[in-house]
Amino acid sequence: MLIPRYFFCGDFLPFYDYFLSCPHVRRSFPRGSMLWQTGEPHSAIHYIENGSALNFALHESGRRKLISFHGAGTVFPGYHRRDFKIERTLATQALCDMQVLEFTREQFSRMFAQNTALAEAVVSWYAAYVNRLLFETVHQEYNSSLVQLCNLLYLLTIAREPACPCAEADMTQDELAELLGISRVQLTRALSVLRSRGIIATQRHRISITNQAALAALCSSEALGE
Amino acid sequence: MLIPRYFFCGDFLPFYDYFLSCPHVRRSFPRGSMLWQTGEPHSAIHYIENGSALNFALHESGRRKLISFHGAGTVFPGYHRRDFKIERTLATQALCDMQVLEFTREQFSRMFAQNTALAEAVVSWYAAYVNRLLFETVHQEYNSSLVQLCNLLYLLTIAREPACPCAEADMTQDELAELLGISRVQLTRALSVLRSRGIIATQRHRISITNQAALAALCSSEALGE
DNA sequence: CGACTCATTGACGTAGCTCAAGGTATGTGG
DNA sequence: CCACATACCTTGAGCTACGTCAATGAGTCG
Repeated sequence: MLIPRYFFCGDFLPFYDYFLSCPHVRRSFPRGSMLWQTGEPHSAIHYIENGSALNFALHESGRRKLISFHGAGTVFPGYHRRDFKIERTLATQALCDMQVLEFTREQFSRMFAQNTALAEAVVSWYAAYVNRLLFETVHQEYNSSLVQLCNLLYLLTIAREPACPCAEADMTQDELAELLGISRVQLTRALSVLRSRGIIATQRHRISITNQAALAALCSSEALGE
Repeated sequence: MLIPRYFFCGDFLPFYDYFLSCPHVRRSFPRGSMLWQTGEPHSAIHYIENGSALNFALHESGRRKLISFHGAGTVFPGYHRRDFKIERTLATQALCDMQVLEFTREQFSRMFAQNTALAEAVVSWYAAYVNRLLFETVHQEYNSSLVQLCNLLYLLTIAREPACPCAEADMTQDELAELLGISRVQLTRALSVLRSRGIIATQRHRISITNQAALAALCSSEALGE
């Protein structure tokens, strides 16, 4: 049974050759640059050849909410043909140098119509994305920040797909807090609880799990595989 | 520009005749019965001919989270072919007597492959569903319960698609609270603030908006159309 | 070495939760 | 048509998790 993913990669790997055979533009984005700017409607669709990107939203209060990571072999943003207001608050930023194949909506639409397997893959991708969002909306919302953190650490490290890079939690505590939607201070407090119990070790830019079983024991069931 | 929807209906109306021409089973569900039980993987896909259903999740803490409503002319749940653990916590219940066309995943898969316009509609539906979830995850989460309530009332009443039934907010305050993920008590307090400002009137099972402009003024920008 | 970013901890305020008591519609059986 | 039960709604009191503000420490880089 599938559990939520924060890091998407490889979903569209089987279509790489097909993508190359279709009209596209190859582009590269240096680390830190924006693939998709806040305020813009989404129009370009990218197949990521290598590198990875961060997708986040800006709330009018000024807070930043991290949503998902997208790495090699996947497509982002998901193909569709509508114009949602919320998408104007979204942005995608390269976490390292990236190489992508860029398609317009129209180009992607043609591929979608032509290649049924690709259409199925788009739907599968959406289902996984919905699942990640449902996890937060119907599940994490009711958990304490400590349990939220445990679930996140579990999903990002122990349960992560082996193909995905983004080892352990090699992000700043700011980023972890923005991913959970809690304050940096509250995150530090939860981390120090886990540290005092010998479950994790914290270094700068990195959290290592030292006791997987104890971490899993603190997670809520929806985060655990079985 | 599209704003979030809690009530889905009519998305698949153009495919009604097509659906009828494909293998299916016609079923009816009496009010209160379950189209999809908690604990079950989702397998049956329903095109709703008439009536409407409520989709919700049960958290292990015992709390119930309402997610969305699905009425005539739409398909629920969204077609896909994976098995997500979270879906075991979801359930769908008939809000009134319903008549549906039921498809298996395999049957829907064949239609999906055969009918490109249908595949596009599935993707459009997913995009709208993602948008509703993003609204909550990246937006409502940072609002106070009062603003959350204003946004919800606005989206359910003023901004609702004319085609959709589910007029004003004709639900119990329990249900509104479960939709927002706040406590019933907190909801009552927010309602009494709005009542004291002459923005709404509360009756049993129903909330009527008496001052639309004042309500809109309290909403955050993402909930408003323009 | 200074300047930065990142991490930690304490003090304090507050939004929203739980618990609890009561009030008011709606429905049902006698 | 009344008595009673059962939703549903309202309000108060107290608690707590988490947010903000602020000060300090600890790696990292030019």
